[in-house]
Amino acid sequence: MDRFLSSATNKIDTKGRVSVPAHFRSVLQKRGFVELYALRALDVQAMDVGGPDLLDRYEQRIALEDPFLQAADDMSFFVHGDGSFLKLDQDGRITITDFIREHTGIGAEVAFVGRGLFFQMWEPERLKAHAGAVRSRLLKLRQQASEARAAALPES
Amino acid sequence: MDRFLSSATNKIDTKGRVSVPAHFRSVLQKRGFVELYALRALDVQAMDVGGPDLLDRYEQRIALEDPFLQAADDMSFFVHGDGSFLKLDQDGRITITDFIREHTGIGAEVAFVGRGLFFQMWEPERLKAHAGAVRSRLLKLRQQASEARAAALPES
DNA sequence: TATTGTCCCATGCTATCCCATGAACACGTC
DNA sequence: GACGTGTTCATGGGATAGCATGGGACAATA
Repeated sequence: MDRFLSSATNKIDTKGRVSVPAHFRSVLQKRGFVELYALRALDVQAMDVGGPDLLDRYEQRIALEDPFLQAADDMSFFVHGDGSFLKLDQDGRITITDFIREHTGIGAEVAFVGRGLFFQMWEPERLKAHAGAVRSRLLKLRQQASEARAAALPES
Repeated sequence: MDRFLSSATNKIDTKGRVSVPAHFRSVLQKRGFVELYALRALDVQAMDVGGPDLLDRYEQRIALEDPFLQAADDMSFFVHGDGSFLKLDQDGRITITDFIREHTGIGAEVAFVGRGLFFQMWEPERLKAHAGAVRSRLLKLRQQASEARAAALPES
């Protein structure tokens, strides 16, 4: 399978290195990514990590904004300014830079989360909080959908 | 028969492995699945397990959303971050990872429940509690229906 | 000279392969 | 009907390969 799936939490060692989960590495290889880009996620405290296509995706997003408005400029500044390359060493580890720590709050451990075409790196506790919020939003969505269907029916 | 039907509880061995019920395995084989896709269910503490087609269905659903809105992001976070592939070993067993234990509370045994096109894995006690809740909900529904019918009739 | 980043190797844990055991069950023969 | 035989299946365990992690050595940098 060639999608980033599942999640795992790995430790950062004394030198600031952390192993990228083996499954993610095999996806990277399968997709032919040599260079890894780490970008700040726009609305959460996490890093989005992926290949060159991730940059394209971000640029598409930014292009949606009116180029005369400040938002587009801010986004570009935010994303490109604090983006970075990550190099995998021979053992499949990356070094967590201060850039990454600042934006994510990552300290001793990194939580990796598959997102299909890319993956994310989180501070584990923040990930847990975010996951809870996502679940409650999705549950609400589901309830709204079933209520809408019930209302559409002539009668219960 | 190519549907997941009935339920069974199997033991997890000292290495964290558990046999997938033979009947389920034959369904999987009939459908040509080598890998399993397991998702931490949204509203219950169980894993929904099916073939990779389950993931495909979710991804098609996500594709309907505007990729830059929160809904799409939430859905992807859930489907990819809370999903994982499981491999059947040669003896038809899977290993219960912490990823699964965390969400389900599974400890020493796994209760498998057929759900037609997919099946679920539960912690046995929780399954029992859930089954009880489902039954009483259904009973209430039925009572309400018959009361409504009685009220609609002119009366005896 | 200190520091930082690679490379390389060691270690222990975990997942996987392969084989063994024993229980439940079906089938056929006496 | 009773008994043996074979099959299927859940379960256990030894051996091994893969993986996360720790640390030494060395080069590049400042």
